[in-house]
Amino acid sequence: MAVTMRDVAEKANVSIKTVSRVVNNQGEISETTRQRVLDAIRQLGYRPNIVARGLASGRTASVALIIPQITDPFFPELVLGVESVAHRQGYSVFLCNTNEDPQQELDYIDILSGKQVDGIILCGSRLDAEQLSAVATRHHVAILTSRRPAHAAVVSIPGRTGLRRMTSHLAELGHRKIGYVGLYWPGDQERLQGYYDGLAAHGIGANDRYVRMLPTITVDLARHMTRDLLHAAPEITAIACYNDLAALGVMQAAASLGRKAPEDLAVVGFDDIPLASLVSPQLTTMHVPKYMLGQMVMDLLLKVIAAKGDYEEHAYVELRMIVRESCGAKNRLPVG
Amino acid sequence: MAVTMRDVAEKANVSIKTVSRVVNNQGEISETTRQRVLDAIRQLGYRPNIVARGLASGRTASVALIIPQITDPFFPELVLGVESVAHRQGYSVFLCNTNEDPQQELDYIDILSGKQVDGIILCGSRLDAEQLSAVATRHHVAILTSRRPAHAAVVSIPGRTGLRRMTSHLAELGHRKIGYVGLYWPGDQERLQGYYDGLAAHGIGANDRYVRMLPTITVDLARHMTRDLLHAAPEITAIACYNDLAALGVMQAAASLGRKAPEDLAVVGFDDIPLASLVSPQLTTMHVPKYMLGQMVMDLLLKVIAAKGDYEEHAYVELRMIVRESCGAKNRLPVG
DNA sequence: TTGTACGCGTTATCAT
DNA sequence: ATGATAACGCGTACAA
Repeated sequence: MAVTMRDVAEKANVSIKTVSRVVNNQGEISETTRQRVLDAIRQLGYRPNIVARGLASGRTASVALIIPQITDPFFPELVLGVESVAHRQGYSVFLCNTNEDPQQELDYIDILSGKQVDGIILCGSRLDAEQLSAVATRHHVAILTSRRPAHAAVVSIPGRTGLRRMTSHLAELGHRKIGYVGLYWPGDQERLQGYYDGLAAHGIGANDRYVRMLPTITVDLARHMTRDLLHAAPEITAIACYNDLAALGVMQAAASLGRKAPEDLAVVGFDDIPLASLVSPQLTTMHVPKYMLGQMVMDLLLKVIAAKGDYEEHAYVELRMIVRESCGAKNRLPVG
Repeated sequence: MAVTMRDVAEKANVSIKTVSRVVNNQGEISETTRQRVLDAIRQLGYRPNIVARGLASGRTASVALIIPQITDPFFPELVLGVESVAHRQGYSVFLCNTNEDPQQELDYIDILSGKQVDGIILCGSRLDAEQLSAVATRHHVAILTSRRPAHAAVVSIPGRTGLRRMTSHLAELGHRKIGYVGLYWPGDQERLQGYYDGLAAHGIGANDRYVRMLPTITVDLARHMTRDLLHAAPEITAIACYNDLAALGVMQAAASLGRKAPEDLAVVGFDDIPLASLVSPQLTTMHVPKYMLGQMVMDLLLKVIAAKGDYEEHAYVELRMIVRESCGAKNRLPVG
């Protein structure tokens, strides 16, 4: 089998405990025995067994990262951010895709707490605030969500502020008939509210006919719904979107109706996924620092772990508007 | 602390072993005691400690998935494929980004074998065939690579065949001056060879001036190099690419030089990443079933684990050409 | 069908 | 500064 501490101890003529001390740099040890142990370790090629350490110490140096879908272009960067700080701190990360299913989410929490992970990160959870709260009391958890679970460590994207700014941008370009293509998600209408805020800030009345809410956001669905929207209300000159994927669908719908963005329809997205700058016209959008977001939640989780679960905080990430082509600002078009 | 088998055993008035038997569905147990134990488990909310089980049994029900970069659009789907079969078989997966650094790769292998993972999946490894071979003898490993490590379980993408077919496609559309934008990767010129194969199959002589090899593939780099290429050899009418990201850069370069794809320059990619059908013109490319690929490597790893490392196989995934817009086939343009 | 006792590799509590 | 020994929670011979 693998070489253990006992083997090292025998080879170095010391006790197991001494080996343990050397491996973990703890306690005072004479330099000579220290070197002797180190030599034995090197010669035998000893590697500590983290599982055994986990059983004895209760710490596994592993965390779980639970996300809805790694194929959603929002998440890869975030995952990378989480992993970077995790790795730097000696943690490994279990990746768990819930497929946007709350039950799978719960299942994963169960399974991984059984594997004694030191902490769990929940991103874009489909659980409601109460469930999240409950999970947070039972486990060491950091959450990325727009909900407001009580007594938890959470970081949020200020979606309401963000969409107010994007909508205002459109209004300031002269648009008055501004539509919205969003996500219908019970218990979270942050971004929709931001859209309304933006309209109100410019004295534009809200019009339900200008709004389409999708059960889930895909480019195809956004395209279909937007075709419908533009048929029902062709007077719309601009559309704000829940995110970039929706914005892409909106632009495709416009193109299919012979309306060119941004001249015939201004479009703004949200998130600034990699695609946003690769499509034509390039998407004006709200940049969400996804990598940093990942770092933030992992940092948060570290605090929760250090405080043995007794840590609360609600942080917000900063947004930055990226004006590209799809909104028409670059051409300063007068809009009727 | 958490509730253990002992607690359950006491509550149910049985021995620990009996509880163990119930939990693992092994051995004959009278239905009455079985129910008694099950009740106790439910009442106490007992969850087996996988770490302890791992120490005792040597199996942790965890595997490591090592990839170069989750932000590379090729990988999210693959990761999902791996996770789907892993999860179905009761395994959790550690995600490890090596940042394309062979040293980090080796480090991760070390760390995770220390965590006693039952197996390791290596994708797009930056290690050479010999190193891979060495890793495979020391650990339970399944590899996705175009290299040919000895005595290992590997699945490959037939890149040479694939690029031959893409290049042939261009030749069959009438192109004779066909360029190639590829990746320079010591020890693997599969796709470049396929490009040459395609030319040869149509009696077209190879011309080094038509080839650009990038040290790493990014859209920006591909754009720059392609501008250079098209300046040096403006007579080129078509370009085959190592992958879709490169193809994107090629199309951008063409556009920036006033050459419209596909009319003024036919372009074909490889991989069929999600972007391929979202950009305009849509990319003609070789579809690589990434989700299935993930399932294949994980299946392979399961075999390796079951065989205790004594398992070799070299599987190939099937490719499918997707003709979209960027190659010009749809318009049947005569090319001079 | 069920139970006893030991081992897995490490940490942690005492001593010395 | 170093060592003996008991946990940690579960699997597994071997018994009964």
